[in-house]
Amino acid sequence: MTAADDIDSHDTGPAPADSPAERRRRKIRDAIIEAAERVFSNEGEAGLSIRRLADEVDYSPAAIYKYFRNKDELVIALKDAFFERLLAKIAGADNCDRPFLDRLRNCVVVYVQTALEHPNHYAAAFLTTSQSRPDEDYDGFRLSPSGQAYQWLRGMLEEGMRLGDLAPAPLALTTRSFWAGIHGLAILAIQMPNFLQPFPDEPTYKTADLLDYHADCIANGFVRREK
Amino acid sequence: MTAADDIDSHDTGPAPADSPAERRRRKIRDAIIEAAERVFSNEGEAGLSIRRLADEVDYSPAAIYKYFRNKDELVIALKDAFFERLLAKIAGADNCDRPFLDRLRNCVVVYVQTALEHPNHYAAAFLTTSQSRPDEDYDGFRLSPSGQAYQWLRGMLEEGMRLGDLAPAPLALTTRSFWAGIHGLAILAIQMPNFLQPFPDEPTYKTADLLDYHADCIANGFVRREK
DNA sequence: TAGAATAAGTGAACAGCGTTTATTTTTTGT
DNA sequence: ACAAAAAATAAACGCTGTTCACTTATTCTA
Repeated sequence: MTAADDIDSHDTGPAPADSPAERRRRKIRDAIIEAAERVFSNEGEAGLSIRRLADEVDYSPAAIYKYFRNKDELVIALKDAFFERLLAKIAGADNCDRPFLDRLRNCVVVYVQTALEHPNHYAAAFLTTSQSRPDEDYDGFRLSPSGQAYQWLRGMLEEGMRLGDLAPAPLALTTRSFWAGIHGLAILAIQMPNFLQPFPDEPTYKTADLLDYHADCIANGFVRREK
Repeated sequence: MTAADDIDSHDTGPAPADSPAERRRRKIRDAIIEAAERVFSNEGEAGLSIRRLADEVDYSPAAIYKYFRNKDELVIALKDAFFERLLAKIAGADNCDRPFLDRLRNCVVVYVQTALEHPNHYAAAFLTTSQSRPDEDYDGFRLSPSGQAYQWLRGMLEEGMRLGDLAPAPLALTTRSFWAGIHGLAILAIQMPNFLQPFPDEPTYKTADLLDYHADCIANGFVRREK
């Protein structure tokens, strides 16, 4: 079960535990999400309108509101589902038993790669409207996919310090700074057209080279230096 | 003269070089920009509508279109003007004769600080719609404020390599990676509420501490290490 | 200075948006 | 079969960016 299912299923009245009615309802809800996912992937949030969505699933626009409180909630569902896939992908990429710094670098690359594969999702995940506020709803944040990603990264960096591979520093600072380094490349590549491509007066290079180089530099910045 | 003046003054017919008419026209145009700037600063692009803008400058909505081709062009004007201020601020901060790495770190801090002082401007500057495409219009990009920022950073990093303070590497990669590192913190702090604040289970710290730490780590990642 | 040309400004409309309300249709439970 | 409840809808509200025909004001020329 995805976090999305928890967060946005706003029951209309007391729904029976599991009835044909409820199964049918879920089916329609999933169809809406699937259509939204399709449109969103191709055209982003701008191309995703309630009216169009209703058209694609053969319902009236108003019907959508029986399944989602509003558009924001629907987009959050897409966003959270993606973030969960991202998290799973990174955790999967980290399952090998290589040296810590190799694992760390690999995570950076996988993170950015996944973001680039779903640019609209990734970009939408970081727009202010759809974020929960930690100080007002800290548990909500901690349990959300992005909150879990943060905690996961913090755990990894803590391990690096424990192993002596990373320079000791306050984790609150280190995690934010490291995350910023990763996020920066992903979001810049997504939101700035041709950021990835070399300019006419620059020698060519492969995107993978930039990812590797960036992962190197970031990791380097946090590495413990023996005197 | 700002780049904004060049880019978006779409003359309606052959305007005389400098007549009372043209001066009056510029005045109105500036009033529009000023009102837009005011609304935009406080409420971002979402709060800035043509109708509201027209209301604030006591014109009809259609009148705005005599001065700007469309809303995008107006926002680009705001964006470019901001980016120019940002660039000037960084260049100013770099005018001291301290060691290279100190200067570099200082630039990072000033960059992020300025972004945080004008969050709506900075965030808007990196939305896909308003960016020119380097490969289709490279000169346009190179002369644009963001293009100049890129070239400025590249020049600075090149200097660092020449001085032997930074590890030699392809400038195309280094500049992108470094920029991503800076941009990441700025945009994350802006777009993710309470990213800057420590979470309830984390020890407190000052924002300035995070900026300094981040600048340290980024610079560290590119530093040349003597064996 | 009168009249034509040009620019500035406007009201009304178009097509789209998210969302709500009252109403109708369908399904469920008795 | 009938009443209660849920699902679905048509129509509207208020908002958006933008365009077009039209009027008003200014500028230039004869």
